[in-house]
Amino acid sequence: MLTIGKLGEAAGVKVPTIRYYEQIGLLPEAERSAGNQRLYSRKAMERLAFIRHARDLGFTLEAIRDLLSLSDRPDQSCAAADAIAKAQLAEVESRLARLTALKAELERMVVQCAGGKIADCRVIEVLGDHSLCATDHRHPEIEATQ
Amino acid sequence: MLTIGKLGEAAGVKVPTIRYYEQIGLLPEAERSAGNQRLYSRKAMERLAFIRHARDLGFTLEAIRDLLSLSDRPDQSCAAADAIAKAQLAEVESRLARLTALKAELERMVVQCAGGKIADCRVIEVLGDHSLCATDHRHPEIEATQ
DNA sequence: CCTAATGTCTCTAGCAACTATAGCTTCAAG
DNA sequence: CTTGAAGCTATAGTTGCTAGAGACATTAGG
Repeated sequence: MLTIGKLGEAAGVKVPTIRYYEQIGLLPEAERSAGNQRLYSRKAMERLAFIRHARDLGFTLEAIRDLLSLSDRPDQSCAAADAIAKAQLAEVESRLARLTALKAELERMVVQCAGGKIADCRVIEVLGDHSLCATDHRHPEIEATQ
Repeated sequence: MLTIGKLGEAAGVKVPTIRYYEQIGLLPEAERSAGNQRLYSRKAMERLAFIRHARDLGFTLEAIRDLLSLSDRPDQSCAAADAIAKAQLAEVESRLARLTALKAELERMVVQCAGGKIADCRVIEVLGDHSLCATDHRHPEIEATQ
């Protein structure tokens, strides 16, 4: 049995995050020691590793919750799990496309300003330039900084 | 002079977001009409477009705050603005690299599961598989116990 | 001119997914 | 047996918005 600290170390997850996962029901309530401290089995550790890995892959906690509830019923068809993964892949591909465009624009604006003044600065200029802006008014999801 | 709704429409920013930007000091306090409604000049509109564009490029509000304070003093060297953009570019490149790796892994796990059961599902399998995990946070002594 | 339908106002609370703080208790090493 | 690390709970803060309530302002139609 592992204490929460050891579990966190083993799975690469911070201690408060583990308690948070328990709080939101992603992890079951942990067993407790005589002194009320959480104790974890190897199984709990695997569940946490699964979560952690999925988070690294960009899955939301909601998607992970679905995946976990699926994996708790291994007799069912895996179509649902597949759908979740496919949606995730589509999302990643869209993010990739936007980031690639973005990188091009950033490269365009990063220029060596050997002592130049801001009035002539391309960084400011590009950001203020409306004509370079895709003029549709959709609100693209700006991904959260991880 | 534009009302907040027209401004939002013109800049592609939602009304509550504009008020939020004012609240956190990214936009100056707007002039008010006789009936206490916010009124915006073309200049304010440009500032908002600048913010919106920078947000689209993934800049944080803090970075934008810096860029705006720089652009308010156009006589200074543009080195600082350049540094912000460069940091942003590095961040974008790192995100791109991670997303690309991620996409490969997702593609690996998305397989046609023609009626397969979850017990054999690659999605669950890959997410649970520790050996496929790129970022290894485990400590050697813990790993040895497996 | 009146009314109804929008639009705007402030304020508060909520979202994801944590992270940090305060003030305790428990545990393991020396 | 003592000390310091690690654990506990509870609450509040973070980023960048978004949504709701209830009241006032403005505008278009009749």
